[in-house]
Amino acid sequence: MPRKPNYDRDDLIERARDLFWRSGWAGTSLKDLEAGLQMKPGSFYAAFGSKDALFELALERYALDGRERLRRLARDHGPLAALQQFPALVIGNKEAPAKACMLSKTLLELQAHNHPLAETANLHLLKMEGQFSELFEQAQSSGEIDKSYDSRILARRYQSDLLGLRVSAERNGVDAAAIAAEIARGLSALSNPPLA
Amino acid sequence: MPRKPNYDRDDLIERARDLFWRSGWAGTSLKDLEAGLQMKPGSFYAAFGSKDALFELALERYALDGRERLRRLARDHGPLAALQQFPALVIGNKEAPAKACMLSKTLLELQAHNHPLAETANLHLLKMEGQFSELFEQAQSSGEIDKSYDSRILARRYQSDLLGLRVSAERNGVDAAAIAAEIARGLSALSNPPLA
DNA sequence: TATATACTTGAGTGATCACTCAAGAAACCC
DNA sequence: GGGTTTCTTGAGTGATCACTCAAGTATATA
Repeated sequence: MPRKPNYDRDDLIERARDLFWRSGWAGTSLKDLEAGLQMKPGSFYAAFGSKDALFELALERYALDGRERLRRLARDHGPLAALQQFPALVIGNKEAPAKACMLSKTLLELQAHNHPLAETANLHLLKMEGQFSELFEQAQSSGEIDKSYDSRILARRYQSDLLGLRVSAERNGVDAAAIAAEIARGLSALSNPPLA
Repeated sequence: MPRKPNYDRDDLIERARDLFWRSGWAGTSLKDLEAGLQMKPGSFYAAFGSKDALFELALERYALDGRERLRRLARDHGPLAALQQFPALVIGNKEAPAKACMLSKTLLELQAHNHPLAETANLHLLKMEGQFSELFEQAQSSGEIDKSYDSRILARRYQSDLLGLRVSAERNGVDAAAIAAEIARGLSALSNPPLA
């Protein structure tokens, strides 16, 4: 009986993610979405309910993709190499609508207004941090990283540096690839126990 | 002949800086500014011309204050100690309207639209980076940091890590003070020449 | 005190915001 | 092909956006 929608929902979410990632929450108007998704307001609201609801789907999609990219990197090159290559990979992606992390952009934009999407972004960041921690732990098990480190502390610092790198990569005139290389080199030093 | 304005312009800019710093460019409406500065639209536009013009003044004020705080820290404790204490100082300021750097928030929000204020923020970040570089250089001259490092590279990395720290400090459930301490500890290792 | 010169007021501007909904079109089952 | 159901259309909603301006008010000099 029913009529099928003539769009691919996943594809729409992906396009919305790119728009939101690039321009942010307030910076992406419904006109932008209508143009980017080729949808009239009626269809849009029938499909997603609200701008915020779509933004949440976009965030989820963004976070999922990030974790999947890291997971594949670890599978193909091992945990330490994955952590070392991930920063350069992330800022080197030419197709990405922005260099900075969408989760951090969302957090910085919406945190002050206590917008629920800020906490959603924070939760996705937490998941990512957990994945980093797992990889650090695996690298310790395999002997690539000294066991006297706390993997959660390493992950916390790694994520912070990664967020900084991605902010820096958004700037003009900053050699972000060089910073990424330094982060990778720093991880190599973890094969030895801490100096202090 | 003329009538004096019944406000302190510097005080208004400071209050505007806090509003913009906290809520961002799009997130701060003219109603917010009217309420925060206790000005009617007419006075506001007579005094500042536009929202963007005031934002630029606020950015300038923000950057000036940051450089002044670092300068004082260096004067009182020396270049290396200043660089070590600065991260903790910045995220520990309870009165600040946000933990994250206003320059990076502006950059992330407006860069995608090629808004002139994004480039203004980038220029202020460059100045700050230059100040970091000078302090690293002074620390090398005084022997606190090994002379085989390039002060500009150290500054670039330091600023990137600092930006990351300040994004992390904006999050709930992240011990940013611990990250700041790690950054400070990392600088201590620079008294020795690089490992590789 | 008179007058000139700002500054202050606040209702009002058109534009854009996210969003709605009634009507028409398309795809499914029988 | 008829009937049902969903999707699509696009003009239109009130709210809010940054901003304007004519009128009123306060302060300076003469």
